[in-house]
Amino acid sequence: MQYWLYKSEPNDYSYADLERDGRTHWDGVRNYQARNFLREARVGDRVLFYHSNTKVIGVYGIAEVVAEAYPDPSQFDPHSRYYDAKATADEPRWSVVDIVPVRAFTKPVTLATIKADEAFSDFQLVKKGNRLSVMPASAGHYQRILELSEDS
DNA sequence: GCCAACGTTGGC
DNA sequence: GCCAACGTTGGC
Repeated sequence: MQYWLYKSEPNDYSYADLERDGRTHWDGVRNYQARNFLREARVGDRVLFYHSNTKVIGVYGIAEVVAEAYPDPSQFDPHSRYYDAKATADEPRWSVVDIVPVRAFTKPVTLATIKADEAFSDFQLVKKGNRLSVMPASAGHYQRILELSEDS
């Protein structure tokens, strides 16, 4: 099993939205490196669901991959904010995966907590200048996030 | 192929 | 709201 961290601005799509929907396709990724990570996801992989650009930044819950990469429908939709005129059905540029909620944290594991914990010193999330919206996490990172989510 | 200009991300 | 970091675009 692999582990990932997916970023979302909660104004756009929050963990609560995922729980409400029950399932979603992770669309709108428009960065090649992030897309390539999406394509590596396999059914059963676990996802740390991260809220960025908000008051309390951090991991709000766990999700699970239930469908592997397929073409992002929004790239073909001229009315979508994610429309890409250079993408065609024959040669799609962008991918989505489907995820479902697993567990919401009662309290988020904040970015400040993550930065202060040595277990994450090699985590891409805390590297300087990191802007990736989809990135791999190690099993150790994942376990440590779960532990921290249980502290109250 | 280089690189300046520009747009976006995302923490603070 | 600011701004550093960084990816993309497009002229040459």
